[in-house]
Amino acid sequence: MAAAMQVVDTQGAGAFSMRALGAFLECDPTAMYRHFTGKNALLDALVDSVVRDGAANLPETDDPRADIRANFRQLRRSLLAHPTLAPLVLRRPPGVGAYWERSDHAVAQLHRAGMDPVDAANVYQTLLFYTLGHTLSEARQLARAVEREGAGADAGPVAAVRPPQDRHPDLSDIAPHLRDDNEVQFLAGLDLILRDLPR
Amino acid sequence: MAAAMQVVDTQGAGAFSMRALGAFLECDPTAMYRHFTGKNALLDALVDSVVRDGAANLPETDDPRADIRANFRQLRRSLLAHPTLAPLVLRRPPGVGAYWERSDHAVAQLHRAGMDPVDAANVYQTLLFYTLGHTLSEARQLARAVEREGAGADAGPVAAVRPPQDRHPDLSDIAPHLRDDNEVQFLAGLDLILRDLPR
DNA sequence: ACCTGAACACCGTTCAAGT
DNA sequence: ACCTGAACACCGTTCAAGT
Repeated sequence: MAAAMQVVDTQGAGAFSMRALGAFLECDPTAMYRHFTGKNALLDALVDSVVRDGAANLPETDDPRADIRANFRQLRRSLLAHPTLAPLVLRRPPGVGAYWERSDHAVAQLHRAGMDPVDAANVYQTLLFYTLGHTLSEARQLARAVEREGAGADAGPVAAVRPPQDRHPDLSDIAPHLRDDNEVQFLAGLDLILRDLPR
Repeated sequence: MAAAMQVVDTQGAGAFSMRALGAFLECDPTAMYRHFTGKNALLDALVDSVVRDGAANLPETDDPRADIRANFRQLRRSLLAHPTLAPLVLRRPPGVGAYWERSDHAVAQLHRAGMDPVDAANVYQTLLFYTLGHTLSEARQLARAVEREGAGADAGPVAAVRPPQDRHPDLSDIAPHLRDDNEVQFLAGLDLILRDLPR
């Protein structure tokens, strides 16, 4: 439901309630129970629509590595478009819903690139969980801005993951190499995992 | 607070409330506000204690790769020990709390193994986010068992991530290579990321 | 067929009052 | 100093009643 997504994006998923949605739609809070079995089903539908978003038209070029990068980059983008909702992807078991539509594409590309099935399975699951971990961590930072200041808070660029310089000398050594740009940082991790992809 | 952790582990984090904790401690639900500023602070303290758990005595052998594996494997184990609480690690910004104590160790080991700072930064953040993504996905499955059947439900081994065989032929090709054992699957991903670690 | 609204059993948090 | 308990402003969900 588009209205529910609008409430989630403007108020934050934490403030989303049947009563808030009822007020937004100017109807009784219990009217939604005719269309969804409850709040959980509604949230599941929202999460599914986010994961499915953009999965239909993933690129199929003659560069498998670029296609795979585009696939997970787009998953990241879809999740970050709704930062307060993003962590709720973990509510759904991974074999359910729109999840697999996306990964089907990635695995096909790994095959096309000449990777054998055992490596493909390993690379695929590593890419997926890396993308989830990275994106959900980033989403929480964006979500805090939304929940503090309401819709579309201009929180500026989100700070990259940074150690406290004072406490951890080893981490501080590498701190300059933790990129400020989360997108660049994210892609660097993808490339690390895809390092051995045959060309 | 140990009592709060006990309530979370037996009832599930979803059923945890100030009132439930008050009932468990046989005191008024509002008494806790003398010790914690609110429910959020209490949950943050619980999450911190989980992330910190076991971080103090990580191994320091002459095999850096094994030490790094042990580090993230132990983080996974600590999170899975409290499956319903695990997803709440995303509540905290990553530069806060016990998070870094663990990673300090990993980065020191990457240095010791002769890795240059740029690669170390990249490998380190990839390992961390992969571990979070993998472990939080797995934790949710365990959590569903706890929340259905109460404490220590013997849900059997958690099913590995599996595509629906009927819908996705490419994924089905590799399905036999998605290991049943989540621990083995997890370690395979770590090794993929650590592939280029100098020996 | 669909919506309403009272009702039930819950929440987190505050605050005046007790000891 | 610490706990209590009433109170406030919320929840999700059910169900008899309306149209």
